Amino acid sequence: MSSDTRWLSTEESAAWVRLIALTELLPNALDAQLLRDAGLTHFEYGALMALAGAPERTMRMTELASRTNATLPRLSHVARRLEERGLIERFPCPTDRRATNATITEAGLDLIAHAAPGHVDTVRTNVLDLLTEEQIGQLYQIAGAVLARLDPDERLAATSCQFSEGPAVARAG
Amino acid sequence: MSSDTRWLSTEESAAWVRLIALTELLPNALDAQLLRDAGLTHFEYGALMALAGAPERTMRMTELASRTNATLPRLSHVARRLEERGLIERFPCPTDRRATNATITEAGLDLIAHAAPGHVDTVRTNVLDLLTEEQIGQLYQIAGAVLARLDPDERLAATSCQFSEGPAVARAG
DNA sequence: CACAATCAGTTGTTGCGTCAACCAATGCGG
DNA sequence: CCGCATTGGTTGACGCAACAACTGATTGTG
Repeated sequence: MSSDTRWLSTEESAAWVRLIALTELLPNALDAQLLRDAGLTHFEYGALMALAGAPERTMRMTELASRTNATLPRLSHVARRLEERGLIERFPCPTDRRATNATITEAGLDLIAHAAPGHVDTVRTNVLDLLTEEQIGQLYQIAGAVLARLDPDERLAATSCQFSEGPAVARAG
Repeated sequence: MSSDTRWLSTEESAAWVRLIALTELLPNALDAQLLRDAGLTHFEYGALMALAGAPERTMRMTELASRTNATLPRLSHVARRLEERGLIERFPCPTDRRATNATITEAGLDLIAHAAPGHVDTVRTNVLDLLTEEQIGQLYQIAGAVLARLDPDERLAATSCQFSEGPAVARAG
């Protein structure tokens, strides 16, 4: 029963409360927009984007799960739903018959190409355009410090959803 | 099909990817620790803390829902479970017979008093202690700017979970 | 005072994520 | 070449959140 807990200072508490509020509200806002405009959850969108940016537009289930911070069962369920909608296809990996490869279909590419502008707009109006250039850099540093502990292997740091050059779609057709 | 979408710059994309990773991983980490050590989700913990800090340790369901960013149905389900565990009690409001008041019980106070140190420790080791004092201030500002849009009424800004002076528990019994 | 509209809260249904169990394939030690 | 642990992936069951529908109380309006 060590009573040596370091309680939070006023400043710490205030920042923490806001961070928690952010983590509650932001995912909701992203899901709401994507679901309304494209029928996709933010997670599904991220998975499709990851596939779209992969070589051959194909990725092993395990790697995709790692990149999207999903458990394998979760990804399996999601992949089944996406496959039923014709947005991805799954087929056994030729070199390792345990493994499964997932590929985004043309319909999937079309969908995210159609969804990307609205999503980027949501990202801008809800977050990025509300911050100064300096604050965006600070956010990068702060989130990086925290992720060094929460995600030491930088699994999520890699692809996730790249917007820099557009949806990475359109070409490669 | 307006092609005037402003795609994200390299810096914006990097910061965004990290923010998303944070919103994915942090709630999970908080839930995991609280669930393991106290059998509470982070949401349940927040709700109990809100009640503990309220006058008379009592709050209207609607207000509690607003403070915790819950829909009323969600809070109703959670409250039923917490009541079954003896952590809160519900009784009709005497002045408005539509309304229901929720009160945290002694058992509930004991539980959060027991859970608070571990939770605060998690908050410190996973976030606050990884940041400089300056960065904590920056985080406060950044989150504030975003919340001004996501939570314009500052519903969550208020109580949520106060740690500044300890769990606000312990006495008033 | 009657009646409509609104508010507070609960309940049932659906969908998604987690966990545990399971099957198939690989690789490794003998 | 035969066990046997490990890896890759799927499936089913359970828990929680969102949504819709519903009850009961209150307010507003004529």
